[in-house]
Amino acid sequence: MNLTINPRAPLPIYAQVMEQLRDLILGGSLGPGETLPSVRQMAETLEINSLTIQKAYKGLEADGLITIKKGVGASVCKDVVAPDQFSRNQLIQTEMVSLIRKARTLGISKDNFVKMIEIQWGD
Amino acid sequence: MNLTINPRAPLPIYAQVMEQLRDLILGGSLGPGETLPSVRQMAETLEINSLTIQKAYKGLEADGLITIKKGVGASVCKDVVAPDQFSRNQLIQTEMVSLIRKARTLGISKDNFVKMIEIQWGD
DNA sequence: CCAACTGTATTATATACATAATACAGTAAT
DNA sequence: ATTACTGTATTATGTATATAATACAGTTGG
Repeated sequence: MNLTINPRAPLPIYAQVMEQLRDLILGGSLGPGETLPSVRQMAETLEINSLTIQKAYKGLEADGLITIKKGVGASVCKDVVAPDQFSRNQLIQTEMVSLIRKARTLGISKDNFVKMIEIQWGD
Repeated sequence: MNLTINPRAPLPIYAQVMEQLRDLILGGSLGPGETLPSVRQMAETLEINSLTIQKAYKGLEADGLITIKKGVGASVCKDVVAPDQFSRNQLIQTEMVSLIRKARTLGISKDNFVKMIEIQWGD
């Protein structure tokens, strides 16, 4: 699973969990029907409270990405479909615009910016 | 000045103000000695509480970017120096790495990603 | 059945953030 | 000095987040 949590980030922990699980599902790394770790197990792994995980799972359920059954656990909805390229692009557009705005404010050139991307992307 | 505040963003309002002012200063848009709007005036413009602005100003003062004088106001420190390209790049690297990680998780290709950058950058 | 796992509810505590209404303190121009 | 602007302090309220300790409820395999 390999989630990365930063308790001191501005984004609440439950939202960090939600975002990363959502991206894994929409990116296809977590396929339809795959089961998620139990709230207690996930909480122990990430060293956070189980209620925080539950809040994240509830949010994903409300978004229609996973189903939760008492006594059973949580799993990726069987009817989730991998979004097309356009929809995937939409999911990062807001953050990308924000980052570009910041770069321009700092006086970073487009060429320099793209070069940084190439390097950081690796491969 | 033209700051953009989103009260419902995960980043606290005072931190949003801090970040944008800092980028304007380090990017050279706010030069050494330039005065900032008073806390009350800035608060009215952005439609937020003046104590929130004060918290942002205090933070910038602690970072050595501005000086505050009671009865006078706040202004950009006269000894701030525009950072070189390397240091400016550092200021966006964390966010860039985070965005790239998200894009890869979503299955977005590097070429597609760079094309989005080119389009969003404009000009 | 029952033991061991699931999710869930309850109650309480602590912290960070933002707001409101006042009041106080320092500076500068008239 | 008075006026009008600065920053600052105080006290209070409300909301969101995260944690803790328990207890309850549903499912499944032995």
